[in-house]
Amino acid sequence: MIFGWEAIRTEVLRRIRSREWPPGAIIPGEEDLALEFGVARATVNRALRELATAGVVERKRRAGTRVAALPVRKATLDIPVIRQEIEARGQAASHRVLLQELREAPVPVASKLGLGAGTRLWWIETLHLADGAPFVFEARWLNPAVLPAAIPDFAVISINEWLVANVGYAIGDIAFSASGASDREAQVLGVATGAALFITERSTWSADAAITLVRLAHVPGYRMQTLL
Amino acid sequence: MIFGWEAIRTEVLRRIRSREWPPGAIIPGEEDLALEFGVARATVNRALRELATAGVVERKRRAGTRVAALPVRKATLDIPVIRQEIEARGQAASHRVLLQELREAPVPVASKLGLGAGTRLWWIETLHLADGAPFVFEARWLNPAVLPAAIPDFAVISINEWLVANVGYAIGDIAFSASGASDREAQVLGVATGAALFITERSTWSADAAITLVRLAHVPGYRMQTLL
DNA sequence: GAGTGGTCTAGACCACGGA
DNA sequence: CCGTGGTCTAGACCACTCG
Repeated sequence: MIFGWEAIRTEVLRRIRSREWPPGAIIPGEEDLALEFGVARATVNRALRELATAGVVERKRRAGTRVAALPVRKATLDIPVIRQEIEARGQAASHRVLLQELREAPVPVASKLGLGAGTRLWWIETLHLADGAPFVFEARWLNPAVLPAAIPDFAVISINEWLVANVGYAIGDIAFSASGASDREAQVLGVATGAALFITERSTWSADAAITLVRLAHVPGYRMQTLL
Repeated sequence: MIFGWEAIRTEVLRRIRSREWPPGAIIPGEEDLALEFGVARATVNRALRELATAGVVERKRRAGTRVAALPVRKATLDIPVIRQEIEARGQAASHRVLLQELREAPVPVASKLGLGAGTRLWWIETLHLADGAPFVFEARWLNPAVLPAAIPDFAVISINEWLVANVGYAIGDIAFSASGASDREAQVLGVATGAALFITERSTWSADAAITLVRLAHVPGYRMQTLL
């Protein structure tokens, strides 16, 4: 007898890994497995649903559940607030606002945020430090239209944390890439121009309007890691 | 009346985004919400569990469910087989095996794979092409001990797809970083030495032994993207 | 049309951990 | 201690899609 949906997930995974159920094969239906394992169908369903979310099996009504032939593995990355990320390394987090001014948004930025050309946005450059050493250079466009009346002194509270608390949750997208350090990035991070930097770009939206567009340039050697 | 766990998830998200339930606040218990929405508690549970998985709320027994104050957003990345990734762009996928030989594993590789120093492993370099242009340079260590008797001609079937079909599913980890192109990478990808490359590194394990360690160097401009 | 997974319900017991 | 979420059950209906 097998107890619990996690045990069932593990057992199914074992049969897949042992090639008892090879890639592309159809596995028994929920009813059959429930009978075999001595549990309710809902419990089997929970286990198989988790495996489908992880990309290990594919499920279709009427067609049944099959082991993925060419698995599109799903890796889940944690995207923490920078301060938490630094503190999780056991280092002291701090940040310095290098520049904060209203600027006309360049055409690519305006179009990406769905704003008219020439809209004036906040442009804010922040350097985040770990134990006093440069860690991430943050360059951000921020839409004043979505902000509450007064914005605070970002030297005290980081933009990101203030946004979370005052503008609310939002949808958006995130992209990762590699890019050679610009002169500005090189100067701020203390590396050579052209050095390979890991870049994170996020755009964030509230229900109706664009909130912010941010580019994080990580210091060389930065890795983003997760289990499969 | 609200129907279905997805509708409930959406409604809860709306209340969070509208700051009706601000960051850090405790939201009503499952019993209360089930009553309000006119559904069974299990349905509310399903909705809140999904939001917890996404990092939007934090749930603890006895303490209840609260809106995450500093949200660790979870981004789910699809890690497809390279051929699928290329074909998904509407391009023609092909690959060339540049080098395949048995080599003594260097110490860092052997230790990372948990093998004795001096173990002989396959070293395989493959260039993946999209519409005939370099797309990814794959450099891989492969443990002969875990392979079935004969290995095929990797010029015909890609290593990855063959591994999936013949060695089985496995666990492992994956890491993303940025790195300047080595001379070899630059030559193969047709870029300048030192150009910023997006690097994916995976290690893969079966139940008992290390299978493979692979480094993918993506052509400049490569982006990995997902919704939040 | 019929078989499969997707979801919902009403009830129950349990484990965790804050008060 | 005891309220909350975590899970399980037995049964039901539905939606999708393949044959």
